[in-house]
Amino acid sequence: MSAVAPADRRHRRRLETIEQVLDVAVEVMAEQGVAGLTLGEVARRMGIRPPSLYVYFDGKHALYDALFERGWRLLLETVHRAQSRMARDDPLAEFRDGMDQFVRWAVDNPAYSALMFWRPVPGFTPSERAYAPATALAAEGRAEVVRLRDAGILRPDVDVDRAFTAQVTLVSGVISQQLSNAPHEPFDGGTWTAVLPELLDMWLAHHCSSAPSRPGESS
Amino acid sequence: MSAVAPADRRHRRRLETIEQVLDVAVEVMAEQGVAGLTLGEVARRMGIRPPSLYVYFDGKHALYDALFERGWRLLLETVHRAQSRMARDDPLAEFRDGMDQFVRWAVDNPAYSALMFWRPVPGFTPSERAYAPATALAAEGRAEVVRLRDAGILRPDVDVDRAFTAQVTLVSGVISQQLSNAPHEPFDGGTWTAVLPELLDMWLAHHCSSAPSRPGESS
DNA sequence: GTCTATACTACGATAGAC
DNA sequence: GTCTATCGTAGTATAGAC
Repeated sequence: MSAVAPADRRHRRRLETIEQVLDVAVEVMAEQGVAGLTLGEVARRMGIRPPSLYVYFDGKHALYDALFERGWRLLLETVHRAQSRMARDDPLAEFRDGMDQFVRWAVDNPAYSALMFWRPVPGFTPSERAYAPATALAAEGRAEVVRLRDAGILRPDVDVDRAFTAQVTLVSGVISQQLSNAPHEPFDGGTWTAVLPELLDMWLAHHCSSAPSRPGESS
Repeated sequence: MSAVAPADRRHRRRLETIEQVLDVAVEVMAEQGVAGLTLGEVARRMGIRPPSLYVYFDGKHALYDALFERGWRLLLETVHRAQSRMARDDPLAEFRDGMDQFVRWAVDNPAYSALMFWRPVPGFTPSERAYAPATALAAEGRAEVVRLRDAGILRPDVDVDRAFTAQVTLVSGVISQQLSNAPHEPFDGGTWTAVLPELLDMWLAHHCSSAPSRPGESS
C-alpha cells in the first residue's frame, strides 16, 4: 500500500513545498518591500537553510519569476470567479464589477502588485511563461470593451485599443496612488479607490453612444 | 585677494560637490534601478572612496532623502517655468499645459519618478523637509482646480478635493503605465502619454458646467 | 576633506557529505 | 532533499592617519 505511486507522492510533496516557499516569500516582500526579499530570510522562516531553496528554485530571479506569474494568475482567477458569480445579461454591471475586483485584489495584495505593476528589481525581467496570465487578462479586458461596443453601450465606431488603453490607465492610476500614498487603507473607504466609480463613469460617458447618463443625475 | 572670504569659497565648493554626488547618484539609479543605488558605485564614478561621501551625506538614507527632495523641486521648477511662459488669460490652456509638463518631466526622468511616485526602498521614508516641494506642488494643483471653477469652466458646485483626486489619479496612471510598460518610449509618441489629452478632456467634460465640448467634435 | 584600513554584516551561489 | 562548509562578493559605516 505504502509503495503505491511513491513518485507521485514525492511530486505532490514537492509542489506543496514550492507553494510554501512562495507564500513565505510574499510575506517577506510585504514586510521588507519587493527588493528586500532575500533567500536567507525565506529559509529562516521555513526552518531550513538557504542552499535547500535551490532544490526548488534555480536562484533568486527564478523565485521572482514564479511570484510574478503566481500574482497574475491569482488576479486572473479572482476576476474569473467574480464573473462566474454575475448574471450574464448585464455587460455594464459585469464591466464595473470586473474593474472593481481588479483594483480590490491589487490593493489587498500590495506585495504582489508592486512586483507586477512596477519593476523594482534591477536585474529581473519576467519570462514569457510568467507573462502569459498577464497577457491573457489584458486580452480579456480588451474583449470586454468590444462587448460593451457590440451591446450598444459604447459608440459603434469607438477605437477599441485606444479606449482600452485609457481604461487601463485609469485603473492603474487608482492602484498606484492608493498603494504609494496610503498603502494601509483598505479598498473600501480608500482615498483613491473611492474615485474609481467616478472615473469609470467618466470613461463610459466619454465613449458612450447616447448622451452621458450617470447614476445620481436626473435623466 | 586670495584670502577674501575663504569660508564662502569652501562653502560653495562643498555645495558643488554635493550637487555632483546627486548627479552621479541619479545616473546610477537610472542604470541600476532605484534600489540598485550603492555608495560604492557613486564613489567609484566620482573617483573617490566610499568613506569620503560621509562628509556630504550622513549615510545612504540621507542621500535618498536629498534625491527625493531634489526631484520634487526640479518638477516644481519645471511646472513654474512652463507657467511663466504662458499667457495669463487662459486658465484652461494653462491647466492642460501644466499637466503636460508634469507628465513630460516624469517620463523624461524615470529614475527620479520611481523614487518619488513609488516607494521602492525598504527602510526609507522621506523627511518633512524633502516632502515640502511635493506638498507645495499638490497645493498649487488644487488651486488650479479652484481657478477653473472660478473661471466658470467647471461647475460652481464642483467638489474640488474629489475632482483634484481624480485628476491626480489620471496623471499618475499615465506616468505609471508609461514608465513600467514602455520606459524607453519618449513622451512624444508614447503609448500611454498619447492618451493624456483625451483623459484630461474626459475629466474636464465630467466636471464641466456646460455641455461637454471636446476638440474635434462639432459644436 | 580625503585617504587607508577595517569592522561588521549580509548576500547569492556552489561543492560535497549524509 | 537537507545539511555544513565555504567561496566570493558587496555593502554600510567607523576610526584614525595625513
